[in-house]
Amino acid sequence: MESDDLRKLGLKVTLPRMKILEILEHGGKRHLSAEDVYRQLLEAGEEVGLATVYRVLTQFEAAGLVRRHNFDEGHSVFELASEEHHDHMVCLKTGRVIEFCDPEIERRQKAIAEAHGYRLCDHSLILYVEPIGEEGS
Amino acid sequence: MESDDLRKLGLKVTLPRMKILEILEHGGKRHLSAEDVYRQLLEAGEEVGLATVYRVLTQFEAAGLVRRHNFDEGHSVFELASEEHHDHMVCLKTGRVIEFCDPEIERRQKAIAEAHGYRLCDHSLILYVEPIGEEGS
DNA sequence: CTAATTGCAAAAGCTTTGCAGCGCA
DNA sequence: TGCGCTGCAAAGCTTTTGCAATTAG
Repeated sequence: MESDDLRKLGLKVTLPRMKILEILEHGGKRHLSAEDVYRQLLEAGEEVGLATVYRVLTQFEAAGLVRRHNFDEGHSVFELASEEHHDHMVCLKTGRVIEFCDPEIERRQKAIAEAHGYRLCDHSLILYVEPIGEEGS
Repeated sequence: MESDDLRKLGLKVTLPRMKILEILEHGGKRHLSAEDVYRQLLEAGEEVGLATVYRVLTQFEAAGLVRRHNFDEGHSVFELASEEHHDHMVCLKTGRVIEFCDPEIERRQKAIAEAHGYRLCDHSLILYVEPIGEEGS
């Protein structure tokens, strides 16, 4: 039951939070902008303000329930934080997002940070790709 | 002479463009926000509008003279496009930016894109790090 | 001379915030 | 009941755009 998820985070179980969590889980896409979530709420007939969507998503992010990404689109996209870490591949033609994880890359990243005297806290890796066969500009 | 760089790009050699190019080359930091560039222009006593800074940087980017990055800071940073490709490591404590390039990671990225039926057009890899010894929150 | 470029101010996104009222615990 | 949460509207930021004046070639 999702309401437990919220309680465990110290957040009151409110209708907006439940609905937003639902949309993140079963909203059709794994990667949603705040607008996307807001639109789905409206379509579902829910009276939730866009400001609340941002506030809730930000709280979820702070709680580790959600990850925020900045693909080069001018706005953030949010996804439910899954158990396993992964990176993203974005198709420049279709906008399709593919997730992947490469242990070798992960290992190298850690090694590189340490080689420079730092500890790796987080990272962002996004591949911008095109279907094979099409030529760029 | 830098004015040749501009001419080669098909851009008129104007004072704002020359000054901005100069700042990108000798501005103290390799990675500058539009505001950073604008502030340096003001400090140098130049009468250049912020809108012009954005327009010029965007033109330079389109021309391949400059690269735009989106570190998680809420604004873009620009750097002169150097010959060799490289990625970035950002220190969360100090904001320091370190450049690096790892052939193994580059190779894996290309292979991953192709394994999914795509051609790698571009990528963004940013490591967020902390000096060793300090604990995160 | 003429098209490109610039400055200013206004507008356009996306996101955050102030505040009064509502609702969960 | 009380504090947290929400909605609305307004404000904040970065970035873009319209337009008349200016300038490079």
